Amino acid sequence: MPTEEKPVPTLADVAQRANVSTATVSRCLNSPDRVVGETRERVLKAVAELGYAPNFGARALAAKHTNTVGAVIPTMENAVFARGIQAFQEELVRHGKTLLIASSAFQASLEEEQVRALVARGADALLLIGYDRSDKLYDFLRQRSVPTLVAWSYEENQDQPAIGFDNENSMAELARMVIRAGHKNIACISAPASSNDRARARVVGIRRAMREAGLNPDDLTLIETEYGIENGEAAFRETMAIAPDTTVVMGGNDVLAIGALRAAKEMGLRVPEDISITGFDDIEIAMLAEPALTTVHVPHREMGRRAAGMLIQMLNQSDTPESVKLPTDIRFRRSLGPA
Amino acid sequence: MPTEEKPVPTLADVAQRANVSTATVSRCLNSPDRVVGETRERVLKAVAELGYAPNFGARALAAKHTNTVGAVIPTMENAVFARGIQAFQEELVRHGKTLLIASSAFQASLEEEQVRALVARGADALLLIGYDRSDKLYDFLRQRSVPTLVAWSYEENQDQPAIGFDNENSMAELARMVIRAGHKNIACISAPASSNDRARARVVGIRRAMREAGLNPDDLTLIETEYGIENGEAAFRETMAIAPDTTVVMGGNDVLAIGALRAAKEMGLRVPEDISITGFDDIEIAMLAEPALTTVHVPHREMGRRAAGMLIQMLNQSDTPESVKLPTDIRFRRSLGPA
DNA sequence: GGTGAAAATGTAAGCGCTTACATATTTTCA
DNA sequence: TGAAAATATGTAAGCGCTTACATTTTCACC
Repeated sequence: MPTEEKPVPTLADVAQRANVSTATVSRCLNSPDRVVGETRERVLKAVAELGYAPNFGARALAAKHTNTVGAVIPTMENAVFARGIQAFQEELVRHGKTLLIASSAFQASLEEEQVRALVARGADALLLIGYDRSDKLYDFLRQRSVPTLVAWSYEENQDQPAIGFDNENSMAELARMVIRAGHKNIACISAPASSNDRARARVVGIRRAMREAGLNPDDLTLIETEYGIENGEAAFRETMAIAPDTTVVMGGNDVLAIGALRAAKEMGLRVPEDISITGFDDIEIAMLAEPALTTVHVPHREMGRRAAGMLIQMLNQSDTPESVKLPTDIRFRRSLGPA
Repeated sequence: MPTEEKPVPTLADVAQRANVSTATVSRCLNSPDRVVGETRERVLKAVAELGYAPNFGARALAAKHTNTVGAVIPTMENAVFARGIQAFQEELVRHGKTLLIASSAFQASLEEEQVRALVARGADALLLIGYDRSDKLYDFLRQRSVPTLVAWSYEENQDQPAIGFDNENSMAELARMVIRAGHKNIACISAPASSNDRARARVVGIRRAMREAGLNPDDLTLIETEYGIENGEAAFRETMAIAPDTTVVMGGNDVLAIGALRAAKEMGLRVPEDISITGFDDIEIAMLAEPALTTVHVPHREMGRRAAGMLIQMLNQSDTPESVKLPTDIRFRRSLGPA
């Protein structure tokens, strides 16, 4: 709660100084073309001389919107989100909006809390990650009529507008490639699937590819663990303990895969000669790893940028845009070899 | 601008339903102990039944603060900032504040614009990176009495409160170690120094260590380039073209160093046998690189967390806290070898 | 039971802006 | 040249909340 030093000038001060009404000043600021050149200059001059800047609360109260967009993401420490959100924010400022941000640490209850907090803080619209959340929360958003866009996920037949990619198919595609390379004993290290539709879909994708290839999907060795390189390492060790015959470990994301890669090396396993490893996301470390990681490339920046555009459209036209499915592609690198 | 479906309930609606005055409802929400148990329950019941949530603009207007803190960082794609800001945000929510975020892409003019935008959006306080900015902007902040904290930098004799580390000394320390390893032909790939006091200080640190060791600081081969692995690669090639005798390349940050590392490998140079490389920041890829990168470890998370605490203190007590200098330490890894 | 202080609640005045509507001014065109 | 139309500006009513101050209720104590 800042303590005022000098009285901050108000609209009325500007009006008085420029010898016009407050309405004219307001118009000068919000729709300059509605006031004639000479007057406008006089007002703008007064604004500059006084160092006037509109009071946010007053403006929000009167105009019923804040020009602020909120986003709740699991964590910015995940490069995937950092990158997408960065692009999202850049596009937002281009349209005069600012970004209010909160993180859920992958916890549904925290996410709900944050969503409510952002709405209470006047977010005009919201970007949320994935579809998974309670109907109650969706109802709340609808009741407060806050346009909401789901990102990072795309599924047919969902009624939430979304921008994302097809996690299941992308992973199935990669799994097909893995199977084609001769692998039969497949393991997957996944992020916790509960309240994470992306993680879930990726596992489903692997299983589908297995079934298609005549393998038993139930034979998939599945370990769930939280995001983090160390967790990937531990999960890899566990995998090899449970299923020593494993010839390929598919990471649910690059970070987990990199962890697996490290653990493999520490255990004296050669990649890909002794064991293959794949990731998902194609963040920077995927290419930097030794050997470089075969992974699914996802256009995070583009998604962020376009998400901003869609949200702004929802705000302006207040119509629901078509969901968009962004293409992904597989980056084949050294970490995947023949069985 | 959301279009209302049903009229959103207001304080007055709650008051009427609970049969109390609006003042009482307001007190129930903001200082519950000022209203007696029975009344409070009645009010809270009405709040729940109506699904009432306070209007942000009205509250901000009347209370003269928004419980919102702003941060302007260069980019979230830099893991260093992503990590610090994540911790910053987490600590903020613990205190009931939300984070408004903007990015400057390392451009002073853009930063200024964003600072003004955040203030206009009602940020009660601001987190800014480094000291470098115009007096005009500092004046603006002072005039609007927005508490401002500088992060990622710490320098003696600055009057801005800050939390950060001593970039110059940390880098000097690393340079001493480099020199002790026998290196005399030193190159540095730095981020652009203009309007980046951290980059500048790091270079100064190297030069100081050189002087201390009887080397001519002017012999330092210095290349400036923007943040990015590719840029680090290009800069490394340039370095080796300009100064083929170079035995160690000190990166101004890990990302640039990793780029150098890649370029070295591509050029068939062995690290550290043919050339040594060091970084700064100790982000994840530093340890993952092959060979692992010798670098300066910086407690980004702690900085973010404590920055939030300091800002909140400034908001509450409206006193200026002592600046804090966080310790850094050197992580010696394989990328640095004898000359 | 009466008293005064403390506690609980109510009254109502803004906070600084936007905007519908009213009014004044300029432009257009027969 | 004058009336209608278009354009520019002014007036003033809120927007929904907080809070200083006023009023009422409670309660400890004699």
